[in-house]
Amino acid sequence: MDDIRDKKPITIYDIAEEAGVSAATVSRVLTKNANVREEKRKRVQELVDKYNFKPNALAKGLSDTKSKVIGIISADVRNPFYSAVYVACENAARAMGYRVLLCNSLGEGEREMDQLHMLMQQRVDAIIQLGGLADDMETNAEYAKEAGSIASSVPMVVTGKIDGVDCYRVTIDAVEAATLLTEHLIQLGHDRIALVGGRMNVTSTHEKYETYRKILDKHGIPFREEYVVSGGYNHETGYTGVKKLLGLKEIPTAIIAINDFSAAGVMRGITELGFKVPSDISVVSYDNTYITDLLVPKLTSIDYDYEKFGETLVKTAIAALKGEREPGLTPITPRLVVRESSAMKK
Amino acid sequence: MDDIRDKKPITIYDIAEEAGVSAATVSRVLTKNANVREEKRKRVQELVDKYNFKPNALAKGLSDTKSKVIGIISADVRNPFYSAVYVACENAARAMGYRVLLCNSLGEGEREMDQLHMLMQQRVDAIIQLGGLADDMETNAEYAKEAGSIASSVPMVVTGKIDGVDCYRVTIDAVEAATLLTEHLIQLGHDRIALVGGRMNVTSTHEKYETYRKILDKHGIPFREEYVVSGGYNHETGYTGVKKLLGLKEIPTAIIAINDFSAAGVMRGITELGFKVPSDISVVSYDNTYITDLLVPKLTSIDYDYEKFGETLVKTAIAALKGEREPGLTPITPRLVVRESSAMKK
DNA sequence: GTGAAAGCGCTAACAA
DNA sequence: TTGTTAGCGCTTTCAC
Repeated sequence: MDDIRDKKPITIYDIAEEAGVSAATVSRVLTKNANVREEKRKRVQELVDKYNFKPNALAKGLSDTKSKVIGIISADVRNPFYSAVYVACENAARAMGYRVLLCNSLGEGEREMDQLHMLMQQRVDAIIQLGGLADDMETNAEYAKEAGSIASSVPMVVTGKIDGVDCYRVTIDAVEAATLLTEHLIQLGHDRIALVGGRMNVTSTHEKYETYRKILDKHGIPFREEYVVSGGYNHETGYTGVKKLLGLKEIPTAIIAINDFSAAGVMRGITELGFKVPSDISVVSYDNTYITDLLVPKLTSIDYDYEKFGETLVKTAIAALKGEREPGLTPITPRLVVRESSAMKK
Repeated sequence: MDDIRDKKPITIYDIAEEAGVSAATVSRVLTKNANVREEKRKRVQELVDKYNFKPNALAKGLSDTKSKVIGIISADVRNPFYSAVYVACENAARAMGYRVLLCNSLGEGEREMDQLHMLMQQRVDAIIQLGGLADDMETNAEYAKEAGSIASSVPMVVTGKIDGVDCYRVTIDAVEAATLLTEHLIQLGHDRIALVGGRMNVTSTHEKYETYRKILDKHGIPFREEYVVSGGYNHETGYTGVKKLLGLKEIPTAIIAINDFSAAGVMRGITELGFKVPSDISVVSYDNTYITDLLVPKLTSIDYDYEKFGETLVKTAIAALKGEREPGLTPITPRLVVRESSAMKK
């Protein structure tokens, strides 16, 4: 077809010249926020279409100091929880005329701060941070300092919290989530309920554990230290965790996994040891990713309405950058989705 | 901490003034491509560190017409295949001093072209397209036109092909992949091998099917029309597909699913109908995503070395934008990972 | 080695 | 309504 590269892109001046108007006029028809005589407008528009002209977003951003890009830092999009939130954000942003620049911190704090800087450098209009350092119970001091300084020049929306920094927070109601799951199992007659996975220094995990204790208490069910096996958030965690639980003299009849991944590990462990889900042991978890559908039996899990979650994040970011909203907390309400992995205690 | 927003970012001029040098000099120490008297260099560097100064990437991009951003269009990062490739790309890009702008086309051709334009508008230095329209056997004419015009001004790397456009291609060797799987099963003694999932108008799928026939042929195994159930690429596809297969008078003893998702559906179907994997029926698939580990039994699958895949994509893009490489095909060699879901025919 | 000045492509304030 | 002009923040000749 064409020969390779280097056809340098057409500019607003080229259009202006050919249309016999000034660059400003072209800009006016492009941005639509000023009146232009219909005749000229039409002439310009035709050239724009003819050349399929796309104004240079860098120049535009430089000029009006708005990039129309929202930076997103996610812990890891390979995790279906984050990818679901991310795609929802992208969709919402797109609908509101924004683009999205994604970075994955992959669990490295240093990298995360690095990326905050890169996003600043790219002059994103706002930053949304999914998980990562803002998930910690006690905010890393260095991070708090960085984030504080960044949040003072560009709105920052996090799914967790940053101690000492008054930023925008869109956070899943972990207490409600844990309540739903624990009550669900208790209503099914379970009173030997175990917890698998998650790190206690992560706020949401901690809240889930606390809530679990509280709910047990409320129902007069004794809390057993040995029924709590923390760890990570992956398949392996669930697998090793359940092996430990099933080695107890009195094994649990229901297990709450910290997410769908660890639930998969839990289910594998149960199967390997010759038990059945849910007839012998019920398994439930948080996040309601597509993994719930892949497992046999299908997994009962906690959903967050990802579309809405993403939309809330983006709307908060955009309202913030327009100065229309004060920093503060917007909760995301979870919902229980019952599938095949939880059943009445025999 | 600070009060909200609007602390307008520090510029190269602020640094210059405070250091008592010209902006040009600051630029020189920042870019390192000119000599500056050590004394001044040090003075400037100190200010840069003190203020944690980050040069405006938009201005830089405008000025030298290089954004150092690579645009990536993926079909859907929620699919673990794409997210794995994406993250690998991001890592590789980062290592080479580039950032990455992600878009998801979510299977909509129109949206995909839209995103091509947005990326142009953002003046990305190159575009990597994962899946999507470039996967089709017969390139959509409108897309070919768009892509051709875009590829003439910015290097475009695709994982498929675009008829009539001589672009950069980094493509999985589907023939080899299908060969590995089919031979694997035949070596395990299977001769009733079925295929589930995938659309025939997708190049890689088509190649896999063709190769399957060829390999059967080579081993003198008759091809049976009824053993091929095409469809989509998800869990449902596998589930409905296997139900059909297991309704045949002579059921297959091995099934090749088009990806891990559909394999999950296949395995569910097999389980529900009272058969066992792999003792009754072997199941294998393509992509080797983490899903292979979640299923019971763990899935035998085809891996692509995602790190290398991503790196190849990015290196190709960067070599291309530097004019160091001609358009052409770079194959990605697949590898068989045997797990628990495939076994000798009884 | 270093500063002045032009330019990257666009927007917006100001005149006309 | 429209053109002129002055930036936005950085890089890069071009002189000195």
